[in-house]
Amino acid sequence: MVGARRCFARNGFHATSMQDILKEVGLSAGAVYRYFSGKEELIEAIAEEAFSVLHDAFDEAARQSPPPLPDELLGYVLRQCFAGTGFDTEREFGQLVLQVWGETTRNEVLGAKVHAAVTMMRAGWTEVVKEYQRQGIMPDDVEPEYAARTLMGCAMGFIAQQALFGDLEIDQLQQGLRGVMRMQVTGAS
Amino acid sequence: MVGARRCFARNGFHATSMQDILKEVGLSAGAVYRYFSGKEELIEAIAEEAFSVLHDAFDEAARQSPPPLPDELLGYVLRQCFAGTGFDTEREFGQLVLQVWGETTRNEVLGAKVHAAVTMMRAGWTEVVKEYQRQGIMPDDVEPEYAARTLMGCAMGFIAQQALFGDLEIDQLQQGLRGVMRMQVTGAS
DNA sequence: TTGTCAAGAAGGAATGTTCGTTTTAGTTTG
DNA sequence: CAAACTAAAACGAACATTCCTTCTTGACAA
Repeated sequence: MVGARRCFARNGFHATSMQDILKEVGLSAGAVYRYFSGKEELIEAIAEEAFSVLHDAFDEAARQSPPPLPDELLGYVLRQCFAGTGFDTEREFGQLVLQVWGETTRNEVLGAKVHAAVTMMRAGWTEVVKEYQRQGIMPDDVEPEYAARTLMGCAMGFIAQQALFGDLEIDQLQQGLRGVMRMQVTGAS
Repeated sequence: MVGARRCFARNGFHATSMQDILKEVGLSAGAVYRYFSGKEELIEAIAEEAFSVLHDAFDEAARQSPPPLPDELLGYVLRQCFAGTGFDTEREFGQLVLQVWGETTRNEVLGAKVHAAVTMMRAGWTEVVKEYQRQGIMPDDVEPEYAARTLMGCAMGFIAQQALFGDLEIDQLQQGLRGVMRMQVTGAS
């Protein structure tokens, strides 16, 4: 399973052959097909595992009370993701997530699950933003859901950058985000 | 070419067969192979086209003087991307970009190009942040490159969300980002 | 202790299919 | 006439999957 993950992260779901995986995990075809009915099932299993790491991290972060400021919140999410479950590197996790997002277009079953999960995640983060507003930290004229999507997008963008380069530290995102949060803009732009 | 793009966006590079493309574009094998030596070349051509839309948008946005505030900057980038070159929908563009990012791991040639391009883009955006600091809009104790990466990540995250759901408006990101920019935080968190 | 046996696990060659690509000969189009 | 294209067949390679064999294990009886 961990070997299949490595293969998929490296080469993508559909450019990875079963033989690639068999070689990586050092098993024969018969052994693998005892546990998975086929490649599609293996893909779904690994995609759902990776996505649930994402899901749990976002959900758990939003449940903190009182909610930490955005920089802490994103730092928490990302650290949780990468600490998740035994990925070799942070980059590998990002690469796999990228594959999962791509697969979402193709696989309707996976797509429905991701859609439902993200809707839930978004609701949690929207509540966080509302709490910011209650505390007077975030201006009231901002639609909470939009701010929530923006913050989630920020985290997603970090994961994408991590996948592409692997040379990005969470502290750097936090510092950058703090900079944006503390900008001296009065009205809007 | 536009047909191949549609196929790749829908099913990914490697789950799309040549036959799929031939059917979509209504050409025979002989016609396509007159212009592309093979599938790999077709993939690279379309990947580079999609990525160059991204690249041009980011670069052009950073060259504006004086630089607009982040919300305007990101709005400009994303509108430029989606207006780019004849994609059917904004979502289709996002899906293709996701595929390109995923392919970057696999294809070293493409990976090197993307890496070089992003390094350039990052430099331009870092200059924008330095200009913010010169104008006293952005606090000085923030490493400009980190803030640049954060903003770029925010745009990348929007594209990813667009690919996954297609139900996101650029104005919403802008409003959300404005909210983050105007948060009432004094020190840090 | 030793031998037996059943069942689960893994091996690995074989299978049929699909894929990317090439080739051929004929057809349209400017 | 020439360039571009079609249609269809054919190719080997690569692929996912199957099927039968072999190995391992643990319970149990002699």
